Amino acid sequence: MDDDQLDLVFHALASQPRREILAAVRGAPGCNVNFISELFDMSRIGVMKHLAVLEAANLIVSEKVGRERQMYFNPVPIQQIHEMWTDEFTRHFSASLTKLKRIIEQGEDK
Amino acid sequence: MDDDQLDLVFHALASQPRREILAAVRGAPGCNVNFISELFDMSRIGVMKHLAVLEAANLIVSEKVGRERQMYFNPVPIQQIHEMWTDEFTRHFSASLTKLKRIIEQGEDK
DNA sequence: TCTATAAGTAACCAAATGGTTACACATTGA
DNA sequence: TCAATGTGTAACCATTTGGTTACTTATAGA
Repeated sequence: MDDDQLDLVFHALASQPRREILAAVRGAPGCNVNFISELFDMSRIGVMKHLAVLEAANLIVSEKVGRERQMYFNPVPIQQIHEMWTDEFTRHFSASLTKLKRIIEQGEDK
Repeated sequence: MDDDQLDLVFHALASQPRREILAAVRGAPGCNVNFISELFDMSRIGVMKHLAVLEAANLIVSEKVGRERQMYFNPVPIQQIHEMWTDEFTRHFSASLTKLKRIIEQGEDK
């Protein structure tokens, strides 16, 4: 996941309405734009703009079926960030262990 | 972590320069504003604005020591989101298991 | 004490964001 | 075929964002 994609994903998640829209899509796989917009106190176009942000971030994927746009939650970006952070915490923990060993060894040298 | 805080954290992370500034602070605990701003091709005030965003999101904490502002990385918000996502993946996995059990039981009923 | 250094504040400005309404186009189903 | 339904585009606008320069205040050290 490159930096541009990270920008898009974090930005998409940086708005409560958008997180709620994402949750709604996740809870109703294959739902359409109207279904989602009825859940929110916002114009349909407003909702569509949020959906566009989520889709640009690859957090949802959609498919035109006739006159409907069916939308699906895509778990991958969040999972990738989660793994990235998991790796980072692990690495940081290892670095702390290495530091601790060094301190202990210095203690034994004296 | 409430929704306002989530907004702040994700927004703070939604900019490559800001992620790089955060990494720089993390790599140099106790560093000052000038140290950070020398690392970037941006005015000091520009960097300060980014630092303010990171601090509002609680991703860094700082402390005025004389004329210096010493800054530290705060790992907590990212860890909290990481846990939140871990919980969610686990719950989702459990829900999938429950669903799978139900399908199997229906298969046995027939 | 005075100069250098570190940070803070204010103002400015272009671009981006996040909403709105109005209108248009495409598909569905009676 | 035509009305209903679903979506898309365009335009608008207020606010926010992300940078800049100019100036000020506070602290450190010679």
